[in-house]
Amino acid sequence: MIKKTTFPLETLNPQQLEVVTANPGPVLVLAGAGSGKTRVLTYRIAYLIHELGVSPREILAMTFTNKAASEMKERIAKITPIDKNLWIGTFHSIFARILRVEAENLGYQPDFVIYDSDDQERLVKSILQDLNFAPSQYAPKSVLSAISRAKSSLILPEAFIRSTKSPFEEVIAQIYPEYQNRLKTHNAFDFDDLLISPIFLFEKFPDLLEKYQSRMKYILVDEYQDTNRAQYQLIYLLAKSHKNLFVVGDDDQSIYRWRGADLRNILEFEKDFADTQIFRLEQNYRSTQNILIAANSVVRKNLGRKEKTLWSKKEHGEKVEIFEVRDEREEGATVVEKIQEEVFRKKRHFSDFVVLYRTNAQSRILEDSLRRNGISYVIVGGVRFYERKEIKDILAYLKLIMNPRDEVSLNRIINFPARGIGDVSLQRLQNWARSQNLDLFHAVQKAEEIEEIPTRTRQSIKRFYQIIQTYIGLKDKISLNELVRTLIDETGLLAMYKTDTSVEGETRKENVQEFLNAINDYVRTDKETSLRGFLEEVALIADIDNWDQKANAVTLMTLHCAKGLEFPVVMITGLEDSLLPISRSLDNSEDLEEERRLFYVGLTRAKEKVYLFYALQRSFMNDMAFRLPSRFLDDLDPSVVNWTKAVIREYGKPFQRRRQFVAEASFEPHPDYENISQETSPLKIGIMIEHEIYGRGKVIRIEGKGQKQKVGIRFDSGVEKKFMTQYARFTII
DNA sequence: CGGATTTAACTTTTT
DNA sequence: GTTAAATCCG
Repeated sequence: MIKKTTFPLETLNPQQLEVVTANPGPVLVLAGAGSGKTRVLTYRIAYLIHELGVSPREILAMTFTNKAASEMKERIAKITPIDKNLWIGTFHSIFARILRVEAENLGYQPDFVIYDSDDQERLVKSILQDLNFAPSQYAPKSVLSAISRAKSSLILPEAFIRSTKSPFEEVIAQIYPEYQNRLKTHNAFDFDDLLISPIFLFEKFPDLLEKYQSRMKYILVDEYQDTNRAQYQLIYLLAKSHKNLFVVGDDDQSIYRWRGADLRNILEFEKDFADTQIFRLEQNYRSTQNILIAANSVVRKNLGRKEKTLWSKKEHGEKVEIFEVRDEREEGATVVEKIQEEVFRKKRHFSDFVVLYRTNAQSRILEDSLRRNGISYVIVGGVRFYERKEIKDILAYLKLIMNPRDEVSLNRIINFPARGIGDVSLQRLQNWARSQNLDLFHAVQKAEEIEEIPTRTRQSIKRFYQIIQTYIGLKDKISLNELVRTLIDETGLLAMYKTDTSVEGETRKENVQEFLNAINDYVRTDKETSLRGFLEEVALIADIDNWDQKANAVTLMTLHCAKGLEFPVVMITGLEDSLLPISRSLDNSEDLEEERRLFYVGLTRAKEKVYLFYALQRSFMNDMAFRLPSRFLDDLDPSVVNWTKAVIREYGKPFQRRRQFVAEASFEPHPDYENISQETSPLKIGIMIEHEIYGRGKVIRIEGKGQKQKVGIRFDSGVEKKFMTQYARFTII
């Protein structure tokens, strides 16, 4: 049965070889950053097939991004002929596919839609409204995250209701069950459902569990430290009969606790699976000594971790450079400067660089700097393409056509483009539907019977219904291409974008065009070209999945996004307290440790060189505020760090421009710092002023700072005006 | 009552 | 800088 080795096992180091050739059964691999995690996984799969004679169709490998999955496929293809039956994908896509097949067992129809966070929020909003909660008091976002946390921890509505501890949770306890009800009546799953519904399915139908257990006899999991309880339970159910479970993870790189990732999954693995073989991979092949020393010195400060030491045979390399800059503008300029230096001196390519940040909002100013200096860049993340409004509008039509029970999509588009169905009519329509015990789409169908709605509006609703109904009939008859093209024409969307000549209108048009191209690509490259397949792909795609490192461009992304990647040069920006670590983590030691791990993940992406940046002041939400350097910087081993401080200005004088380059790099003048320092402004909300023209008035609003400060005043005459403080002609009285 | 225009609020990280 | 909500206007 044992065949001769047909793939190069000898390229593995002894520890890796031990892991790859471990006996089947439960295996836990604790793999440090850069220790060859993906390599071990791919070789393990090849080993199973070639040495142990396992059929590829009995192997299931799960990753966190589609990109990681396709990369793994690619790498397996290099060492062994790839087999179509080999099942590699993300947790979400794999179980979405299983749910398509088994939906009816759970009371869903196979044409279910997948709600993204925007859809979820709309659903929560409408529930808040119907249950008479003020959306101002209960932010849909926080309601949603509470529900999501419960779901990913496998706490069902009934259990949640029994365990409420705060008034807020009491409210959630009312919303959560209704949220689940509506998902089901809308024939929709949210992201969490894609993981927990299969658990219910398997618990309810043991024969189905057996079916999938025998289909998935060898299960491999990547990034195991980021699995949540639901994912663990899924893996556990599927693997408990054969116990051929091979997981790879690193507790130091766990950065998704906020999404329900639970380190207990690593710590309790041995308990749930007896005779677990545990391996450690501690040799790093990626980074220089100095980078590793820096990274280790940071993560060592965490208390809740398994002790381990990464080591490397590489040379020491250059030191980690820290730059103190004046503000985010100078940060951008310095990033550009350092990139140009590296390109010039070391003959690097733009694609050698990644610029990392904690929040997506930080990217814009960096983009500006790069663009002005003619450096091409690609940005990963931020507002995802398929989440743009104009794209989501078209998708909502498509989702409704596939699944008319999707009321979130229906509500979104029934009056978009505007067709004379306003809020009031829509509310009446909804009330009528409820009184008749109909779902919204059927109410739309029968809108002519609703007397409370004006005839004109009834006609509009009818026309809307006819459009949707037409395309429901067409969806299996014409190609996806034709369907979408005629749809945006007939609905008036196309005409609307065509006549919009504003700047935003232009980018909308471009995005719609790009969307049409994406459909072309999909129809051309995928074997399955159904509406259903397309919508599913779109729902589960991540921005990183489309990222191509080969392009000659600097990459910009969040620290979270960078997990699993590597670059010759890594630049981490915004290393300031309350940004990294983020302010919300400061009063919670567990959150703070996660922030530190995030920094660690960033550092360990680097092969050769790390640049770190922090600003003395940074504007945030229209507010300029002074900043303290990140406390994590003090954790760095000083022997591997070069720290360059900004020139300290004298009190009352404007900052010296630190480098000529900065002045050239920015088109806009820097704010006048002298003004800011004097501006413990006498203007306060509520004080009275006298204006040269308008007379006496009261300050009712102050926005911004420095030269950009605006002040809102309500005059005794009753009129309200807004002025730029610096130009306004009034005196305080 | 619906549409258009103005105003306000919002930014942690993502499948 | 973006988008939903509030307000105004026909």
